[in-house]
Amino acid sequence: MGNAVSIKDIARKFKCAPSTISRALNDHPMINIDTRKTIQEYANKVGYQKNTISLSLLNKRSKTLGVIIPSISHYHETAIIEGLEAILQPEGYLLNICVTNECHALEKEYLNRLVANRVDAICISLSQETFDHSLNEHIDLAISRSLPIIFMDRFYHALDVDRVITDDFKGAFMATEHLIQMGCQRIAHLHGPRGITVSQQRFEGYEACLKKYGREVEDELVKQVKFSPECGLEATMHLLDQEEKPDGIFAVNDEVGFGAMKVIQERNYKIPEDIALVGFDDIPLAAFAPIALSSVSRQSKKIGEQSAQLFLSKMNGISDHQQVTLEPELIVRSSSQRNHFSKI
Amino acid sequence: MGNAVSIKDIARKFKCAPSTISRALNDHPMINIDTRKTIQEYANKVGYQKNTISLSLLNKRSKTLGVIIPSISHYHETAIIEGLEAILQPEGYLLNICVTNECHALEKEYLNRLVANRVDAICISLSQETFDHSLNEHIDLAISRSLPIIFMDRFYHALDVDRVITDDFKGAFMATEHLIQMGCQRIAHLHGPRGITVSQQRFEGYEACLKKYGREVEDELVKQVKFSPECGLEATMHLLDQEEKPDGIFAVNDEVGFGAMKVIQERNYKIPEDIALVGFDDIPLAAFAPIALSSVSRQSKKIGEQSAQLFLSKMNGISDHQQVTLEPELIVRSSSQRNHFSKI
DNA sequence: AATTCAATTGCAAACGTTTGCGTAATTTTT
DNA sequence: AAAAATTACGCAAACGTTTGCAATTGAATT
Repeated sequence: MGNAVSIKDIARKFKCAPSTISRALNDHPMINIDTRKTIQEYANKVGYQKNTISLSLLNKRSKTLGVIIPSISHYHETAIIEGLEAILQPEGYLLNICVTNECHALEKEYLNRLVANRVDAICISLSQETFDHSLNEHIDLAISRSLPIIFMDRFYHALDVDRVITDDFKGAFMATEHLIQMGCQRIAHLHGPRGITVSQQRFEGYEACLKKYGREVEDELVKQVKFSPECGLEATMHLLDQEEKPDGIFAVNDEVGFGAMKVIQERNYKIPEDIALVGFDDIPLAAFAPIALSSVSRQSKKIGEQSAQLFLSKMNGISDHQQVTLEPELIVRSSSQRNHFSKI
Repeated sequence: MGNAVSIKDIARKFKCAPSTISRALNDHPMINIDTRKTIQEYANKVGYQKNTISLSLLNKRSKTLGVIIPSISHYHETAIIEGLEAILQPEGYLLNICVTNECHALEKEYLNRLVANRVDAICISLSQETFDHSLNEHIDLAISRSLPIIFMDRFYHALDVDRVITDDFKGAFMATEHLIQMGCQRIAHLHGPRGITVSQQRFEGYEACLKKYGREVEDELVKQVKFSPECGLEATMHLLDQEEKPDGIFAVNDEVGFGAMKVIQERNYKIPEDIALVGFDDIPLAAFAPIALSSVSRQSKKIGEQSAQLFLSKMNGISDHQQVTLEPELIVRSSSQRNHFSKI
C-alpha cells in the first residue's frame, strides 16, 4: 500500500499546488471548470482515493465508532451489531468491534486502544469483571475526557450517562406471570451469572412477580448457570433430582432453556403439561426447539439501532444525556401454552 | 475529544521541543534520564495518550484489519471473528468489521471505505451477488494496489490469492458416506443458495459420494433453501409430500437441519430410523436439537485464527501467496446413528 | 589554551489533506 | 486609460508524531 497515489502526486503531474488539486477534487467553484474536470478525470483514471487518516487528523473526527462487547457468540450481540450497522453504514461510519470475553483487563486494554485510535464514541456493554469489582476508573477517565460513551444492556453506577437498555425486570416479570397464569405452582428460575446486570434484573423480576401473587422465592428452585445449554441441562437435572419438582421453569436465556428442555424430555416429563418452560432473548432457533420455546424478546436489533441514533445525536452536538428503555415482548409458544388456565 | 493533550502541549509546558517530549516518552537514551522521568510523570498525570492516527499517517500502517462478511448472524461467522481476535488482539490490532448482507453494492462501498481508511489488510468472505455476477473489479483493483486481501470460506476466481477455507467438498462427502453406511437408500440434500461456493462445494461432495457408491443424484431429492430453519422446514415438507420419501437427509447447515427435523417429527417419522439427518457447521445448539443433530464441523474459529496468522505473515513481509485448507470433522449424534449398519 | 569528544537538545521535514489569505492575471467599470 | 472588481491559483499553516541531522553545551584530552 506504499504506492497509493496522493494529492501531492497529482499536483506534481499537473505542476500545480496540492491545494488546487484538493479543491478541484472537491468540486470547489474557485477552480476553473475545465481544470476541475481534467483533474477529476485523471484522479479517477489513476484510482486516487482520499486518505481518511489525514482527514481524521485534521478534523479530529475519525468517522469510526468503537464497540466493546463481552461476547459475540449469541444472537443478542450479533443483532445489536446488525442494528448499529443498519443505522451507521449509510452515514459513512465504520465499526471497530472489540470482544472482551467478560475480562476486565481486556476491556481496559481495548478501551485505551480505541481512545488512542480516536474513535468518535464508544458503545459498550460492560464486562462481568468490571461489574463485579467496580473497576470503573477506565470508564470514568474516558468520560472525563468528554469522549461520548453509550452503555448498552448493563447499567452503570453513574447516573448521568447515555444508555440503551431493555427492561429486563419487566420481561422477567411477564414471563413469570405467564407461567403463573398457566397454572404453575412451583416456578423455578435458572439464574444467570452473578455480577451481570441482566441476570440480576431478571431474577428481581421473577422475585417481584412471585411476591405479587403471594409467593416466596424458594432457594432450592433457583439455580445459577452460565449462558450455555450445557449449564442449563446440568442445573435442571439438579432441579429434577429434588423430591419436590418444579412445574414451571423460567430460564435466564434461550440457550439455557434448550439445555433444560433436553433433560426434561430425557426424563420423560411432558412439556408444557408437567413442566412449562420460558426462555429469554427469542433467538431464531427458539421456535425450532424440541417443543417450540416460549421466550421474551428483548428487541436486540433495536438496541443497536437506538444506540446508533443516540451516537448520531451526540455527533450533532446534543450534549444532554439520554436513557432509552425498550419494552420486552413475551412470545408464547408450545413450551408454556397450556389449555387449562390458572384458577387464580 | 478536542481537549486531548498532545505532545506539543507538553512541550509548551516544559518549554522544549516536541521532539524531546517524543523521545522522552519513548524512553530514548538520548534524553537525560531525569528529564525523561519528569516528562513521563507529567504525561502520566495529565493522561497523555498517543494519537494513533498521526502515527498511522506517518508509518503508513494503521494497525487495523478490515473484515468484510456477508452476515454475522450465524455461529460460523462469529466464531471466525473470535478466532481473528484471539490472534490479533495480543499483537495490538483492531478489527473493522463490515457486514454486507450478501449485497454486492454494500461490499464495494465497504471495501472502498476500508481502503480509504488505510487498513493494513482485508479479510473477506465474498457476498453472494459478487459471486453470482462475477463483479470482481473492486477486488481486483484492491489487489492491484498491493493491499493484502485474504479470502475466507469462498473461493475466488483468481488463483494467486491468499485464502483460508474448509474442505467443504470433503465434509459433504463424509456426511453423505456416513448416511450411506447407516443404510440410507434415498438420500436427499437441502442445497444452499446458488452462487455461494459453500453451497456448490457441499452439493458436489454429496454428488461425488453418491457416484462413488453407484448412485445418481435425483432431482426431486435436491431442494434449494436459504440458510434458515424456516426454509429447511418448508423444503423438507415438500420432500415428505412426494410419494417416494427420502430415508436420509443431508442439510446444507444446522439451522436448515433444525427446520427439517421439526417437520419430520410433526409428521411422526422417526429419526434416525425412518429418516437419518446430518447438518453442517456443528453449532453449539446442535447437540440440543429435538434429536441431537449430527453435523460436520468446519472449524470456524480456526478459520479466523489461520486467517489472522496469514495476515501477520503478510505484515512481516512474506509476499508469496498461501492457501490453507482445513479438514472438516464429522460429529455423529443421535439424528443419524443407527444400530443396524449398511449391507454395502 | 586549543582541540576533541560526548551528552543533550532543537530544527525541520515528513505523512496527506484542507483552508484562510495573499497575489497574480484578467476583465469590467468609471 | 486608470481604477475596481473578478477570476484563478499558490503559499503556508494546521492536525500529532517521529527521526535524521545540526547545534549547543560542557567536560575531557592533548
